[in-house]
Amino acid sequence: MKKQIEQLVMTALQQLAATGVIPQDAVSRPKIERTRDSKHGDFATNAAMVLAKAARTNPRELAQLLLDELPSTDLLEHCEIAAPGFINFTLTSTAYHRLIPSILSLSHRYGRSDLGNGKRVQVEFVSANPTGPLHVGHGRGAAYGSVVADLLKAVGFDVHREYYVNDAGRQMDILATSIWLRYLELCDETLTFPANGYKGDYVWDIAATLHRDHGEAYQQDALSVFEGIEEDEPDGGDKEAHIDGLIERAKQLLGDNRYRFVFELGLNIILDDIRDDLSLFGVNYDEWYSERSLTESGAVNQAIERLRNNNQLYEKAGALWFRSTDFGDEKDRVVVRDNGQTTYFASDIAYHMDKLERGFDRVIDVWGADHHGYIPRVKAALTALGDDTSKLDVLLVQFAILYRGGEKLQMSTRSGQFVTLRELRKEVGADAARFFYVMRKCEQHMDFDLDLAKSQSSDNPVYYVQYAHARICSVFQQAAEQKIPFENDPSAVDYGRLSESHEQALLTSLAKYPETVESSALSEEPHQLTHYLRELANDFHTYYNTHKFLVEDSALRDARLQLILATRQVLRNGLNLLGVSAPEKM
RNA sequence: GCCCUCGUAGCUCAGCAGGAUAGAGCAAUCGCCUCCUAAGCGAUAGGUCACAGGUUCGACUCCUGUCGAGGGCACCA
Repeated sequence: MKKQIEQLVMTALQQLAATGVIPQDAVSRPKIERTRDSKHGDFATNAAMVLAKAARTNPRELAQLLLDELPSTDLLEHCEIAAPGFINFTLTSTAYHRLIPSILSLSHRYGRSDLGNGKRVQVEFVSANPTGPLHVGHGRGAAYGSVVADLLKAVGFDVHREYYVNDAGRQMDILATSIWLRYLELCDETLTFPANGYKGDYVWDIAATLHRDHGEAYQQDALSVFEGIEEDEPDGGDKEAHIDGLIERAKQLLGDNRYRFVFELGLNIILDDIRDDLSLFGVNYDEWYSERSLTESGAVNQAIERLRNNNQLYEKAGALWFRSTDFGDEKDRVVVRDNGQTTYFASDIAYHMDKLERGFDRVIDVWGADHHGYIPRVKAALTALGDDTSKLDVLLVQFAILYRGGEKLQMSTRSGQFVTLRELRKEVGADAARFFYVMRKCEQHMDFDLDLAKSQSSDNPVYYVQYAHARICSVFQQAAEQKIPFENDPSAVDYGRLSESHEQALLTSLAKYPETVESSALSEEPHQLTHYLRELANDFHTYYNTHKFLVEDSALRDARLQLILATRQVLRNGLNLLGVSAPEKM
């Protein structure tokens, strides 16, 4: 509907430009807004106010000229000029009545568009290190990323979802070593577990698997493992050096093959768990991209060579540095360490280079807010390589701060003290968790009150919206049970019977759906959709409480039933975009 | 110290590229089920949009500064 008004105003503007009232270059897509107050009609535009200066006239006069050029249409009941120069448009009731059969025939396609024109967009999200199960902090990125991807797809983009698997690097070595040490304990070795090791129960589980399947084949004397290793932190040593020493010792005592086996075992078990977890959360990927594959394919070295050829690298203190300060970063960054290992940053350069080379028109990274310092250096690298950084958008998701019993919870994968996404899902359900996560702007710090989310009370708006859907289903259930007939063809119904203000309110909300989806998608703000659905559900509940649908008057009954069928369709479409189910019964 | 994000009702948050009297939900008070699911609806009350300047026809929205909250500033990933 908004689109249609926009077209009309655009035509009028072009007319004005053609007759020289306003300069040709002042013509642009007019801003059409929903009015806040129904006294001002359905839509309003400030076009006359914006263009008054260029036209060397006052806004009200220009508004009148614009109205004179407006093409005739049966959409508009009337148009009027208000206060400082707004033009208010009031739609005809037939414009609204046409909406119902239109929604019902479009069905699940209502709200979708081809705005994106099939442009290829990659959305990378979650990408948590496979060193432990996902926790509730990752949940927000998962819900947000997948909904953004769905929204973009709904408005016509060709979306590719990707998870970047950090399957190389020191953190993974720490995990492998942690598993091995727990395994040694299962072999009845006595040892003090390193302060910096992964202490979660899942490490015991993986160790137990190793022990069950391979007996003592990986056993070593604990004394020989710890002999000569630097002291751990509480004992006056350095915990980082301690764990690094243990990693080296593990590699040395187990040998390449056996070490690799433990490493892979941990990686695969955890990655499977993450995959399973996300899939049960309704989050699926087109691709799981391995960091290690970048090293193995030579892509990392290639990226470094490209930087070297562009004269962006220099050596200092045995390490190879990238001049990121030349491109706005705070300081230069190491790409190859003095021990010859490439850094995580080097992989990331290669990864982003690869993303752009794969031909995406747009690349979206959804990162935790703690990575924000990382953006300038990635963009710096891409600029240095001569790539187009405007194709890259980084969306930062703030952490969810967890509360339980009014108290803040601290989380750390390392210490094993965390609430997993799996636990959250089991306690509050995937529907509530997803809706809850996506209800807030991503850059907004979020308080996630576990007790509240678990309470399953009406505080949680997901139930409110789902309930509206279930209620509509129930009405048709009743109609069937009581054998109440109704017209099945939406275009054969007289919508002139819908004269109640509640019905008009509902129709207006239904008309807003495509605008909401478009706006949510283009601004990457799923919360707009959750707020919309809440309002739509509210319109329905109000209507439900005031008027009966299964009335004696069959023409009125038909009109009302088609209206709530259309409402059900929109509720379904919206919930579906959020990855939340639309139950028929509650 | 520098850099991000945020600061709107008692609490949790909206406010759509600045636009017409600041909006919801919880919580509070008061009403509504012989009637399609009360996981619902209605009503009342509650705000100097952190503070101070600036930009203009007009600022919660843009700019600057101050104060406050969270996060980030590794040869970690």
